[in-house]
Amino acid sequence: MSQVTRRRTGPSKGDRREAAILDAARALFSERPYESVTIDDLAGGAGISRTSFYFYFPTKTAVLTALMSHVWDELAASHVWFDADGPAPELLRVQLETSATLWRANAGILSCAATAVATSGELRSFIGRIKARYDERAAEKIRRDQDNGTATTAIPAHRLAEMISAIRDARYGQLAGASDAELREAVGDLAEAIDRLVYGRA
Amino acid sequence: MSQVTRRRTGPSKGDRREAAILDAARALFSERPYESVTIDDLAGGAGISRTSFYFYFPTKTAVLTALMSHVWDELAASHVWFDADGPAPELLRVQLETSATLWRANAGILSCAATAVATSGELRSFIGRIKARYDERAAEKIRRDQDNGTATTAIPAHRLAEMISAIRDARYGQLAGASDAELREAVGDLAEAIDRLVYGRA
DNA sequence: CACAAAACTCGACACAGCGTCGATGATCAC
DNA sequence: GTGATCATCGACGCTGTGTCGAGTTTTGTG
Repeated sequence: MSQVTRRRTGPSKGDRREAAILDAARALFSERPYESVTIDDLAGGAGISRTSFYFYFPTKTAVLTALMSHVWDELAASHVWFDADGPAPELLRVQLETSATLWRANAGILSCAATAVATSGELRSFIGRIKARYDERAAEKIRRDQDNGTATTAIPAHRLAEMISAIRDARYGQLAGASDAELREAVGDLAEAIDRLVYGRA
Repeated sequence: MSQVTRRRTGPSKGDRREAAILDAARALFSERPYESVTIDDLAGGAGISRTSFYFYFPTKTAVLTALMSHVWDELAASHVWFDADGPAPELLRVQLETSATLWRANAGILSCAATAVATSGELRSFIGRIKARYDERAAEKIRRDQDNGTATTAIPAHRLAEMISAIRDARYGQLAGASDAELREAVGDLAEAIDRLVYGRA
């Protein structure tokens, strides 16, 4: 009990500022297009001057990268279908539904990231790694099912995984502000497309 | 014969300058990332000062839009499959092959355009219209085949058309500097994917 | 071929956003 | 309380964009 009375240090001022910048970024990137948000806006939103921003982050994209990394962690937890064998339609639906919900909740950040990869090599390689890891997990699942004979496709597993990613990105990219019904519709379309691509006609 | 000796006026100086800007742009956009090309580069490449550039085009993206419009005209001529009924695998292959070749030949411009839509509303809406028209043609073909019973998909035709576009963009986006073999591979993968999505297992 | 209108050119200017530097103020550890 | 580290900010310089207006060149027409 010797330490009980001692006030815990808690997060330092700097930590709180950094969090404030991230909060401001989350808000701004959610409601405005990426390029229209300046470093000045970010700093202002966190209650510091533009120059002070540089004490915490080297660039605007570094902030976005931090945000993306958090979103990705959440997303990565939803990949239950990848661990199953065969079509596993219920698990596929679950995976698609949770990821779609996450996508919708973070639509602003994700679309800013899609924009910013064009300009920032740092973010591009970060997202490249994320996607590669995702595609690799999907490809492994497909390869497994090709081996056990459930998957009927002649397309190489990694190409097919890329295709599925492309469809998902395109469809989920329209999810900003979508209703639950629209979300379920997107999930249904995606589930059918994946089933057809990997396992052939139902 | 009265006019024979009279020198034809030909394109005015301004027309030639405009063409020179477009030529310079084609070259620069083909070998450098979009944002790294400045208006100064474009003007310099056409042999005029930066300010004179503005006499011909209001923005950098206006030049890219002009370039894209030309590429699109070529691309639009390759859509033979859309006019056929049923799977028509040979026509599908022809369409995919010509469009893949065109894509590879204009890879620089197309990837610059993909970059620039993020920043330019003008280009975004131009490309939006282009894509919408393409998707509409694809959707009509799918709808026709749903009506005549060859297409088995339950996915709404326009959604399916969007998916096909997404796959095509993703796959052809890797085609810069690809060999003929790689190109054929891409076409094969795409053909199978489309066949599976629309008509079910072969 | 003269000459006015139009087509075209460019230097000077103003501006937005980024990034650096160094001087200064706040905080913490002992 | 004091030295070291943490944090803040104003001043500065840079790059790229876009406008203005004063010039020059080209072109059609009499």
